[in-house]
Amino acid sequence: MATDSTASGPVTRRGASQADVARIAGVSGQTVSRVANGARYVDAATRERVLSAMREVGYRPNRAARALRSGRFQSIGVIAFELSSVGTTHTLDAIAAAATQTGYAINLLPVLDATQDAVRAAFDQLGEQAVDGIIILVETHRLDGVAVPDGLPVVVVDSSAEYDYPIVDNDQALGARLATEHLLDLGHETVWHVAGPELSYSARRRRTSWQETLEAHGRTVPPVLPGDWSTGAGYEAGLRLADKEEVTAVFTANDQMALGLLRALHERGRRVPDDVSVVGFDDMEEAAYFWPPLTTVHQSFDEVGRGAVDALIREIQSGEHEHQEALVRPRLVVRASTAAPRRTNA
Amino acid sequence: MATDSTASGPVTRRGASQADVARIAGVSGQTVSRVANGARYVDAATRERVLSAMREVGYRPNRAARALRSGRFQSIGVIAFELSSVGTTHTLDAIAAAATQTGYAINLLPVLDATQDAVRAAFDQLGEQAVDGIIILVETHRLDGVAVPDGLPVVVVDSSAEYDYPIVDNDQALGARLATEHLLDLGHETVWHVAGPELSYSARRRRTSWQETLEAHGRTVPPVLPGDWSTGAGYEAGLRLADKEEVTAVFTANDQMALGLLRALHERGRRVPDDVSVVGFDDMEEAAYFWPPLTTVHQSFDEVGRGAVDALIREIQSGEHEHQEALVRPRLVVRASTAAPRRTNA
DNA sequence: TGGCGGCCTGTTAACGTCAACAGGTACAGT
DNA sequence: ACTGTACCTGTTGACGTTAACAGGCCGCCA
Repeated sequence: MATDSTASGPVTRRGASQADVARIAGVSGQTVSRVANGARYVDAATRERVLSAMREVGYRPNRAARALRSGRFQSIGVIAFELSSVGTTHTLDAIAAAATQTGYAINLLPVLDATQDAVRAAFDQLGEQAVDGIIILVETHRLDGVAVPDGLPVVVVDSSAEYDYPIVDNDQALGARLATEHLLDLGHETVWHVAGPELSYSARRRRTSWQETLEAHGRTVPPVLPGDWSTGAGYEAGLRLADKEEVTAVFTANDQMALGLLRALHERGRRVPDDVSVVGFDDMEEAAYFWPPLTTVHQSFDEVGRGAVDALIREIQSGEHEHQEALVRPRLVVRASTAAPRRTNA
Repeated sequence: MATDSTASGPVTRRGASQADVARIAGVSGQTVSRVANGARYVDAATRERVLSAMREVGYRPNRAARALRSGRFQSIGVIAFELSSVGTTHTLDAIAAAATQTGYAINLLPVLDATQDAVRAAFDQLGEQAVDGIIILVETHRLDGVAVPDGLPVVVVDSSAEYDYPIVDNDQALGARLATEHLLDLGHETVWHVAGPELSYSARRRRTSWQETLEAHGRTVPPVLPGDWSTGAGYEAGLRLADKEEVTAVFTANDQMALGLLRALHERGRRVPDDVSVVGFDDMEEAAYFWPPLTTVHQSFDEVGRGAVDALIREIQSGEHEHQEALVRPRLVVRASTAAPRRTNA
């Protein structure tokens, strides 16, 4: 009687423990540990005996015990928001692959919604998580006023230089310049821009770079059309641009908005690229099959993901807090949505 | 000298331990534990003292120790392949949200490529992972001949009934029927189909259901066009269909192929929906902004993800091995890519 | 011969937590 | 006054692993 808890005691062990292996192989637990960790100074015959004992009972080291003893978890946490966005998805994929290959596990910590509280909640979780370091896949403007547990190595994937952490990202400025110059080189007078959200650093960098490129070439800078990455925003912007005869070239801050823009232009009977040229940003899989196939800036999310993991592991292993910025160079992919402007009034 | 290992001893403790809190609050560790776990029978004053000590040192229970002691990790593993595909991404997102809300952490176990070996490698990892259960987000046909560690609760997200695990998925058959009947109801003589990969159960179910629906209505079943989910495959199929005058309605096994198909039709000058109606499957964000906006089958990946987590946690907590199948009902979203056929020769 | 260094193995203790048990105290019911 | 019960707290030991240490053996060199 007086059993006031239903869950009692350690749950049935799933596998065999080090001690089981040791017993079968006739060695001490320490020797099993040495074999498991590839330490030097284990007799070849002994090692064989231990290995075969391991196979016999299907031994798997218990990660929890290992972590408890050694203080390292062989695991990295990824804080992410909006998993389903193009960039996040691809970067996460690359992070997961790189981490796995390096022997690290991935702990996914989703930020449930865009509020400060949700971000804070995710970070609070963190203290409790069994991770050796964190990769932040959240746009850093959402991090204002949120404290990362100190002592935990952190790498940020975003274009902000405001935080004192290593940063890995695509070179947004270069990408936007490539896009803009491509359109100018084709002979367009100027280039219109459908921007990403105000607060996003990536969006801001693309926009700033677009503007600077125009100015560097001595062109007029048309008013910016606001957007929020969504296809719908691109569509709205497209409706507004479709009526302006003078618009011959548009650079959208991502491919999804380009898709929406294309639809609006089709609807209004503006032909692409005959009447209007369009350049996107991201090079999502579908971009090559838009109508028409989209000229866009290819981002190597793969490289960014791998770079973030590398930087983080370096930090974990060295214990040093390095603040460097690694930018991956994007490249322009020219498809069928861009062409020289028609010489109607020249 | 003779220091052959750089990493020595437990790494600097990140936070305070139960013992630290106990010392400050002037109680035993056990009492701290009781407060941390909300056990009954703790004096209100004592609890306050402990709580304030916790706050003071920023105490966070050590997950590793807890797991070691209790045998549960409060963590679920997600085995996934091709994170960047529409379905996987959304389902993972929902899984992560649901798990987090239930207090479980997510361990992401990527399958690096499509080979048997890679799948096996991911599963081998598993024995070593600190998880209480697994959700398999990999199409089950890739699992042939791969053994899941026994004793570990598993839930599969796929439409196969071949495995003896609980299954949660969208009702593929219903979705395909809705799509096909919609086109027949509009007055089309029959419906062509661009299928997903041969081996995929989801693809097979959609295809079978499409065929059965046609037969149930006494229509001829045109030859299936092979596909592999990719936009490119849809484009190829589109090129082949564009020349056939008799093709007035096409159902593609996913939205991405529909996008490729649309492009091919545009290229060949076939108007949508005037000449050809198109229905997709998935309802990805962009579908509403295809040109024309795509009629498609909406899948509730959210519900599937949440369902999978619920089922898994039930299994973890009960210890029972239940084999039930939970199908989520999709619904047809009618947009502008479908219309009644032109009555050219009627 | 003694001593030294490389190799191999075992013993011990500790990481942080919590279940089980062993007391306590206080109060109600008999 | 005695028993029973609800409430509160502390002690002990164990989960599985590995760092640190201790000790043994062997061969080589002086």
